[in-house]
Amino acid sequence: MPKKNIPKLAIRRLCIYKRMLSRLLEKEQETISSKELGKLTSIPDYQVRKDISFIGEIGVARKGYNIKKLNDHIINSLGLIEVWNTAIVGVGQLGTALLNYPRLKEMGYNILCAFDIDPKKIGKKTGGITIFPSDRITPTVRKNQIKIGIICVPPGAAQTVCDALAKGGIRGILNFAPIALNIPAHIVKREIDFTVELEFISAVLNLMKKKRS
Amino acid sequence: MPKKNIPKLAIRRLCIYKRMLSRLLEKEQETISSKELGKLTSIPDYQVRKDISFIGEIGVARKGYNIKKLNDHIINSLGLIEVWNTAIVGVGQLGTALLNYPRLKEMGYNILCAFDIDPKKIGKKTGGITIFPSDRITPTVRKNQIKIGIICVPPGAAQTVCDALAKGGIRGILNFAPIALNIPAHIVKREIDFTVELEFISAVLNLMKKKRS
DNA sequence: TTTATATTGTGATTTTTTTCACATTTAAAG
DNA sequence: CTTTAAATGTGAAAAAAATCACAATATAAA
Repeated sequence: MPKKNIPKLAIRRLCIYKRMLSRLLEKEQETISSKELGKLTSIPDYQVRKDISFIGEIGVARKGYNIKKLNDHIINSLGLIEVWNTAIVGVGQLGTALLNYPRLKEMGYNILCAFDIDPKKIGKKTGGITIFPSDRITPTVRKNQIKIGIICVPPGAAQTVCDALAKGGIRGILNFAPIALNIPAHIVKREIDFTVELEFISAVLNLMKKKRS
Repeated sequence: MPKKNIPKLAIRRLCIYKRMLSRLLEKEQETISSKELGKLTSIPDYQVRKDISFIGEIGVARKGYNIKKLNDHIINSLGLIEVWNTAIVGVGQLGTALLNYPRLKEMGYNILCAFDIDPKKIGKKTGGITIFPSDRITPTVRKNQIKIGIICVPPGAAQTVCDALAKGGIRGILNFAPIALNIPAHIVKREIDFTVELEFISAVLNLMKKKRS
C-alpha cells in the first residue's frame, strides 16, 4: 500500500510509466533504469525515481527496476486490477467507436449499458451493448451499480446527463463533451477536448514567437 | 501583448475560459464576473482573475468582464486568430473523423494533407484531402509549410512519423497515439490518451477508498 | 576480496502554482 | 453629489511540485 498521499500529478505519471512498461514486457529486456524509462516517457530521471518512491522501494541499486515487477507494482499500488462497471452516454461517432473498442473490457472497464436520446437508436445493440433512453440514466446506473460514466454527447446535453449520472451514484466521469462539468467534489472527473489542446499548442507557439521578436 | 511570461497552466485555463465565453456569446448576457465564469468552468474566482490578469486589465470593477471583449482579448493575446497549416498522419477511424470535422478549419487549422502507410488508401481523398504515403512526410511537410501535425497512427509507428514530421520542420504536434514521443524541446507537444485518463480516474477512486478504510 | 561505479531513494532546496486578503475602483442607488 | 457595495487586480503567504545533490547500496570487474 502507498506510503502516504500520492500527488495527483505523480499518479498520472505512474499511469504513463505503466503504459510504457507493459509495452516493454514484450521485449527481452528485463530491467530498466530511471534514466532509460525517463527517456522513453520524456520525464527526467529524478522525477521517475521520486514518483516510484511514492509507492515504495522496488528498484535495485546499480541495476534499476525489474520491468515486470515494477509494472505489477504500479498496477497493485494504484488498484488498476479492479473491474469497473461502466456506461457510455451518447452513441454518436465517438460513443460507437468506444462501444466497439475491445481493449476497454481487457483493461477492466466492463461496459454494461449505453444511453442515447435518439428514439431510432434506443433498444438497438452496438458492440453487443443495448442502448437505453437517456431519461433512464439515473435508475439504470443505480440498478447496475455503474461506477464510471463516459460522456460522449454534444456540449448542450452534457451537464444534464452528468447530473443524471451523479444522481445515480456514479463515482467517476470521463467527459469528452467540450464543456466543463459542474460536479460534486466526491466524483472524480477528467475532461478530454482535443480542440483545447490544439489551441494550447497554437498559443504556446505564438507566445514563443512573440518572446523571440 | 502579454505582460510577461504566462504560466503554461494559465494558458490552458485561458483556452477553457474562451471555450465557455464563445458559448455565452450566443446568449443575451453581456458581462460575467470572475465568480460566475469560475462556476461555469469549475475554477475558483481568484484563479480566474489571476489568469486574466496575465493578459492585462480588462475587467470593470462592480460589473465584471464584457463577454465579447474578454473573448476577443484572449483570442488576441494568445494569437488564436492565426491560421495554421496542418497535416493528419494516420487515416484510420480517428484520422478519418478528423478529416471530416469541419470545425477544425473554422478554428484555423487548415488541413492541407493526410498521410497513411496503407497503399490502398494512398491517392484517395477523405474529407476533400488527398492521402499521401507516410514515407513522403518530411518533404511534403517542408514543401507545404505545415506547422502542426496530428498523429493518429498505432503506437508502434508513432515515433517514426514524429521524427519525420520533426525533420520536415513541424512546430507543434498533437499526439493521439498511446505512447510518449521523444521530441526536440522547440516543438510544442500535447498527448491525448483516454485510456491513461480512465486509469487515472480508477487510481484516484481506489486511493480514495484505501484512505477511508 | 576489494575496488570502482552505476544506480537508487530521499532529504533539502528551489521554483512554480495556488490561495488569500484587501486596497482600489466604479456602477448604481439614494 | 455622496454613499454603498460588488467586483477587480495584485502583492504577499502558503502549498505543491520540481529539481538537485548525495549518501547508501549493490553489481560487476579487478
